[in-house]
Amino acid sequence: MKPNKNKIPNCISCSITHKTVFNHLTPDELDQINFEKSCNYYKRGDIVFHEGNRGNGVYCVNSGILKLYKTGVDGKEQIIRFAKPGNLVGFRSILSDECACTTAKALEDLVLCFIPANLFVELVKNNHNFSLFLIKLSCKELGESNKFILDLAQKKIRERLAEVLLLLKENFGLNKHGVLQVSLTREEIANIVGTAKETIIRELSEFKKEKLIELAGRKIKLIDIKKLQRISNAY
Amino acid sequence: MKPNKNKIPNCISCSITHKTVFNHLTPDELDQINFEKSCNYYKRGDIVFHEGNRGNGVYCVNSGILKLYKTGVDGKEQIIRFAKPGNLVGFRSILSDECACTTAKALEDLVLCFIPANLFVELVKNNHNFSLFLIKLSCKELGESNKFILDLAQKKIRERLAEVLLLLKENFGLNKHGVLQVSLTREEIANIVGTAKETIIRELSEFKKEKLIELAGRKIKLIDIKKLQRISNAY
DNA sequence: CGGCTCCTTGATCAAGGTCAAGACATGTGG
DNA sequence: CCACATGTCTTGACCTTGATCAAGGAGCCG
Repeated sequence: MKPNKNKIPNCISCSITHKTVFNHLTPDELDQINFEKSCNYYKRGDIVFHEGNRGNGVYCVNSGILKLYKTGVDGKEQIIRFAKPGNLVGFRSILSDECACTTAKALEDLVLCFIPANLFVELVKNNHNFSLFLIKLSCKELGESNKFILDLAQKKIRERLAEVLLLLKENFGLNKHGVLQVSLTREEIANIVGTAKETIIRELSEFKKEKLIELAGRKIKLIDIKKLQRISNAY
Repeated sequence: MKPNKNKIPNCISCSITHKTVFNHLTPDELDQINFEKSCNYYKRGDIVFHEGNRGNGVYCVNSGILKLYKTGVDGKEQIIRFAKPGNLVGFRSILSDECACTTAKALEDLVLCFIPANLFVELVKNNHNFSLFLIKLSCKELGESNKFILDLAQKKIRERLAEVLLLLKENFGLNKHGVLQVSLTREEIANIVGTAKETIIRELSEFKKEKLIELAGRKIKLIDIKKLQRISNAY
């Protein structure tokens, strides 16, 4: 389903189908974005922006999945979150007036809409509902990050992996066979959980042995969700 | 320096001496806060609010230090951040419309001003500068939390401890002898770094042996900051 | 003084990181 | 079609890090 490059998605229909933040704009403001935005196509592996660089706008995911990660001293990635259609990316650094603290890379082929910083900031300044919603959004993300700090500091890898599998389910859903609707390498899973890929491989096959999941290449089928929840210790 | 309970601090002078978020309010709005706020005294160890509870307002630290932590399944604390005079606490849950995700406990004797949720939300809704500043604040905290996720996932305890010592220095400063201006138990330091108290004790005495710090009870004197920075691998 | 809490140290052990080697799948060009 | 290269996955062996348990010491307070 390669998107047609010539067909720029319309923010109005997109904000309805995907429930974007732009739901909170007036029709006039949406028109303005529609007019000023640009729209780009990225292939799997392309980098959208790089940590440490000053962003000059925000991105709204139209199709595909974006991976946001930080890079450690030895070059190892730590995945912070994913963005899927309708999600806004890059606003943190724009609004806090800092450099991007994560790198954004296309996990799949991707269509992104780009909204220049000055327009975005203008909208935030002028539209209360919009800025309130953004506060809500960043406060929510903050809550999630803080939760993950606790997990990393105190939980074992087995628990964290169970939690990550369930999180991926929440985020991307299962297909009719119960298979996670996202394709990650073992190394990427390791970079979410915060461990080595070998450890993930071992733990996954342990889960498989315990009949909690089934594995077929990158396809992960969740069998016993209840038990995964119990293992994850997340409430 | 036990504060006089009868003397309620004035927001105007407080926002000047401490640079609180209320700097961004109009004089009228500040008056309103001054009028509606209440002010309370807490002893070391008192709990201000508990994670999981729905907050009914925000707190502004007037004097003393507040410790914000999350509690793990086995009851172990993970310290998320500290709040010192001028800092605002409890706004995350109010603005994201969630329950408090941390517990707030007095690290020292404390004076807090309490602003009811409805007044606070009203101000956020009506005053652009104020809401913009709050977005900035939460985005900044989000950046810090994400950075700490990377640290926890990838750094060794030695590196994290060095980083935490430097962070405490940034946050609370050194006295004229180079001693950190905050008194934490070994266990509390462990609960920031995300490890066991015994490990912190060993690592601190290792630092001491290497002449990076000096120890006298809870007083920690930073000797070789350059080297601590190098160890911390934080840039 | 006894009873706190906190600090320190040693011994032990398990979790998980690292290294190495091979398997498997995929795509490429000759 | 094969030979080869590349990237991912898997497994085994080994060793480091840091958690845990246990015991004793130091300081403080009623």
